[in-house]
This record gives sequence, C-alpha cells and structure tokens, in this order.
Amino acid sequence: MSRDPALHDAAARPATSTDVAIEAGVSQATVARTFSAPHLVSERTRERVNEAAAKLGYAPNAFARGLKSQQSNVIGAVVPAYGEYWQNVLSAVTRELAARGRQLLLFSFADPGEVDDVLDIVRQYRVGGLLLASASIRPDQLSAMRRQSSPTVAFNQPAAAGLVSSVSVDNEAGCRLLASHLVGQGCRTAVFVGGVASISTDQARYRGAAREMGDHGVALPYIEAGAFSYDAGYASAERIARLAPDAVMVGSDEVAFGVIDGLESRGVRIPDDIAVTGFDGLPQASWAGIDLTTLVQPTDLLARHAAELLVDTASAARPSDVTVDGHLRIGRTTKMNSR
Amino acid sequence: MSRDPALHDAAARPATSTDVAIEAGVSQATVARTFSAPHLVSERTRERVNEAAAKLGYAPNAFARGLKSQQSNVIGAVVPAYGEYWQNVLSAVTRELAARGRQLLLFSFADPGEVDDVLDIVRQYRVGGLLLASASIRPDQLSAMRRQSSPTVAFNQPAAAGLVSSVSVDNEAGCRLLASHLVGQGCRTAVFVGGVASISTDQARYRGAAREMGDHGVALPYIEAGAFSYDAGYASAERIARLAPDAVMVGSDEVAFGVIDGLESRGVRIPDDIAVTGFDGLPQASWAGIDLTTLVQPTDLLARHAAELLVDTASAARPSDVTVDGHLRIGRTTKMNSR
DNA sequence: TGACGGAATGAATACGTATTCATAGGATGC
DNA sequence: GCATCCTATGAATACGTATTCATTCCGTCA
Repeated sequence: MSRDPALHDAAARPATSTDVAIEAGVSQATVARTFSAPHLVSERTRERVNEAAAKLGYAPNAFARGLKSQQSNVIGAVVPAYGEYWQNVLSAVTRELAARGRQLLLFSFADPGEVDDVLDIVRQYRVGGLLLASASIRPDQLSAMRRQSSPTVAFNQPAAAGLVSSVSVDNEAGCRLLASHLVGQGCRTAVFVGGVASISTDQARYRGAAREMGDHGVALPYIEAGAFSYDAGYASAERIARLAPDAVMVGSDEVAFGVIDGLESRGVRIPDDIAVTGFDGLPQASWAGIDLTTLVQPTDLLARHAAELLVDTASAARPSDVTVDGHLRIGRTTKMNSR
Repeated sequence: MSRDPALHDAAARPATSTDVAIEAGVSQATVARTFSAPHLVSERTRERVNEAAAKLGYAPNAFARGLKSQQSNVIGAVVPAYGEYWQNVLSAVTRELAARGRQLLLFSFADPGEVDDVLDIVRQYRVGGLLLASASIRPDQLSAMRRQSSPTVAFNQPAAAGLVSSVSVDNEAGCRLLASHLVGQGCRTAVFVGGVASISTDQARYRGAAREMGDHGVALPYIEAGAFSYDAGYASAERIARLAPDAVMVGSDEVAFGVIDGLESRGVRIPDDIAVTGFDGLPQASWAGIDLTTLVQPTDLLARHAAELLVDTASAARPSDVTVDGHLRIGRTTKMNSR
C-alpha cells in the first residue's frame, strides 16, 4: 500500500471510477456523480471520494464519458498542413476553445485531393463540433458534413455561407479599402496577384479590388501565382516586373512577402518603382524590415466567433454567417508620395 | 426508404454497427469484424455489410472502439499557444502522424502556470501517446506523465532526457558552428541574447556559443530578452547597442528578427556595424528581405523521429533520446568581410 | 403521531464496439 | 466411414461511465 499517487499510475491500468468507489467505500454511481454532478453528493461523501481519487491518481475517462453522455468536448478541425495564415488561425482558435473547456482534434491534409479521405476519418470521431479551415473544401463536401447534429463552421470561406455556419472577414470591402488607399497615393496602373483563381476567397478579394479600381478608372489585370506561398509569390515577380505597374495588390500576405523579395531581387525598388499591398495582416507584416501595407484580419475576433458557434449546439440547426470588417494597415510598401 | 446516405446522417442518431447488422441480415459481431479484421469475414458477407454500411452512412465510432480495445489513434500534444517555432513543429508533427493514421489532440496553454491544469485535462483523455512540445514543462511534471503505459516524447527539451523519450537538435554543437563562423568572419567581441534564462534549451545554446567563443578568446556576456518573441528581441536592442559588439548571437530566430529590426531602428547597420545570428531556421529566415544567418533545425526529421517514438508502444517502457545535427545557413546578416 | 417530501445513495442498465467462446458446416486425413 | 481441423458466424460479455429507478433516512407539517 503506497501513498504516492504516481506509483499507482505506473501500474498497467489507470484507475477507474469503480476502483475509487471501492477505495472510498461507496458505489460507482456516487463516484461518477462526484465528478459530473457534485451537487448531488453530500459534503462528507464528496470529500471521501476526492481523497480516494487523489490516492489512486484517478482521472475520469473522457471517451467513456462521451460514449455514455453522447456528447464530447472535442472539436474537430480540418486544416491544410501548410500555410502561415492557417497556422495563425489554428493558434487563435485553439486558445478560444481552450478557454471554453474544449480540445481541438486536428485533421490535416497536404493536398486538396486528400480531403475526402480526411473527412471520412473525421466522421469516425463523434466530435462535438467541426471547424473547416480551408478554402479547398468543395461545397458538396461541406454540405455532406452539415448533416451532423453538431455545429459545423467554415472559416473564411465565403462560398460556404448558407451550407454551414461561416465566419469570414469582409474580403471585398477589405480590398476596396486597399485599392482606395492606392488610388489616393496616386496609383494609375495596377495588377492583382491571386493565389489560386478557383478559390472563392481569392475571387472575392479580386472582385473588391477590381471594382474599386474600376470606379477610379484604373484597370486591374489578374495574375495567378499558383499557390498561397512565398515561393509562388517570388516566382510571379517576373511577370509583374514585365507589366511594370504603379502598384501590385497581392491576395495574401504570405504571397506578398515573396512578391516583394522577388521584385527587389530584380532591382525593382519598393515602393519607389512599384507599391505593394497584401491581405491578412500576419504578424510578419508589421516587422520593421517588411512593414507591409495590408488588410489586417481581426483573427482573434474571428476565432472568438468561430468558437462560440462551435460550442453552441443550437447553431447546428440554424447555420449563421458572421462577417467582420478588417482594418487597413499602412506600411512603407505604399509610400508613393515621393513621386 | 431513401437511397441517399446523407439523409440518414440527417437523422438525429448516427448509424451504429447494430443498425448495419440488421440491414445486412448479419450479427453485430460480423459488422465489427468487417471493419476491424476483414480477413475473418467471407468475401460474400463482407460485400453485403459494406453495402449496408454505405446505405446507412455508417462510420465506426472511434471512441467506443478505443474504449473497448484499450488503445487509441489519438496522440495528445501539449503546446504553447504562441510562438512561430512551435507552430512549425506542430505542423510538421501533424503531417508525420497523419501519415501513420494518427490524429493530434491539441492542448494549448498561454502561460507556464497553466501547465498543471492542462496536464490534468490531458490525463482524462486516454491518448495513445503524448507529445510535450514546450520548454516550460518542469521535470517533475514530465516524470509524472511518464507514468503512463503510452509513449511520451519531449520535443527539443534536453532537460527531459532520461525522464521520458526526447527528440532534440544538438543545441550546443549548433551554437558552436555559429560561433565558429562568426570568429572566422573576424568577430572579436560578441553578446548572446537568450529568451528565458531558466529554460534548458536556452542554457544549452548559450553554453555551446560561450565555449566556442572562449576557445578563440572571445568573451560572451549573456543578455536575457525575457521571452521568445519578436517584441522581446526588439526591446533588447537598446542594451545590445550600448555594448556595441561586433556580433550578437540570438538564441532563437523569432527573437533575432526583433533584434534586427530593433537595432536598425536605432541606426545600427547590419552586418556592417553588428552581425547577427539566429537559431531554428524558420522559413522567414530564408526570405530575401531578412536573409538571416542561423542554425537550421531539420524539423521534418525531428518530427519523423518524434512520430515514430509516439507510435511505437514499446518506447513507453524504454525511453530513448534522439539527437540530430542541424546545419549552418549563412545569410547576409554575418557578411563581415567588408570591414 | 403519522403522512409526506426531499436528500443521498445504491443497483441496474445503456452507450457502441471488440473479443472470447461456442457452434455449425465443410473439407481433409486415414 | 469416422475423427479431425479449419473457416465463418452468432451469442454473450466487457470496456468505463452517466443516468434512471428504487430505496433508505431524516426532517417537517398537520
């Protein structure tokens, strides 16, 4: 008979509520109640149970609990394996969920083609909510997941609105802000660099930018980088330089970082020769060495909305769509006044 | 009677193996076997079961499965809520585990003080393995978790060696490489900027740097930034500038980015006035605008080792420690030849 | 005092699956 | 021809917990 709880853990099998019940001289039901509905147990008994539990190093089995009570504190998240932006989102959502007593079960995929397989695996886990954090999940895949009794939330995927709950920044308005700022700086010719043209987020951003530019008589040709990555941005610099516009609006910060470096490596001075804007407001955009003009997404706010929808079981029945405004961050990359 | 599987999901309760059994006219045991041990079921029956399962939109309940079979495909991960480096590690580990049919259950904490609470929650989930990805988990907390029958792996936490399995880059050797490079560039005075002095990783890196520098007769005072963040690095620039060394060795890339910007904002030219090195090899270090000399950790390799240990149940019994070499990345921040 | 009601507890059951045990039916050995 | 073995299957049970139902005990009110 040892007094060190750790020694008990060392034994092959972790303690169960029945073990604790025997130790405390009560029934298993009483132990269960002590942990899940303490107000139903008398002060005296509760103390005895807690004492025994501590002695045995008992922790309730969350899976058995979920099995019986038909609900789980686990929220599933389907996220791309790569991408600065999604890493930040994930980090923010994890924090918000932790504050609400929920854990995040991660399902990552490297290639859009894997999504179907991943969703099949997701279905095996009876998650209490599902976060779909990727632009490359197709609408039919989305609506298939919607047929669950638990809340499903699409993060920053405008195309999902109506099918499942969604939380997004106002992409179109955000790009209008950026475009308007450029025009105010004296921009007369411009180019838009998107990541992947088939993605709805990309489309919304281009639409907003093109409309605002159009309102001021500036045309905005579209260039596709091919991916939402630094390298794709870097590679697209050649095409941009050839067009030699006053400004280049990039669809995402990560791509923009590549565009900047790519342009500078070709001798283009920023912002003197070409101004650059991004979109997302990644932490790196604020770094002094970069200081990118961009649209800052209120990631924490978006994550909070997402977490609330995921936790609210009622939201499964009536999907709601939340749109939040971003704000302009003006950096050195658009200081065109000097011309 | 509908033929669309999705319609079944829409019903309150997801289909169970018993539902499928009835539909297929077999026993529940046969359905279970079809999914977990197909070779025990005849070709004919298997087809019938699969057909019924597809019709009902059945997916096995992973939690019930885990409860019965006493093992789970879920790997727990305790990670800090903030930090570029950990986000990258997490991303890499997730990929490796996904390739091995495992999911990652995330437990994040914002403050080291929360670790105890988090670990208590972790114990409720009978995870098949546990990744401790943080330098701020104390040795006693580590060894308490070690008393599980499932593998526990500390990621880049040298102090954990011996208590649980660990996977780390060779911090000391890495810093010697960096220091040696600086000396070769003509560095005669230097400063080391650590994140948090009480962290073992920080200590190992300083030790390596100080020894190599000492071997060449260069003293290396230690400055503590106070956190592993850009802002902490930025703020420490003042103290560094006051010392006006030839070079500053920073304990992590993220802090180094801050140091660079902080120094440049004070008019210090890099590398002409002061050279800078980092540690980690974050993607941003390779960006042209930054181009930091740093020690690149083979994150994918480390993640692979971690995943293998986490999946190998035998590793729980005999903890093993893996150390991997990083490699030097030479960027513009140490091009001191010009002097 | 007796009836009543609430609080505290225990016994029993269900959640959805894996697995052991038993059984039936062939096929194979001699 | 029978004994034997292997395969395929079903019945039954266990995993660890939450919850319903029944029971006991005690205080309260008329």
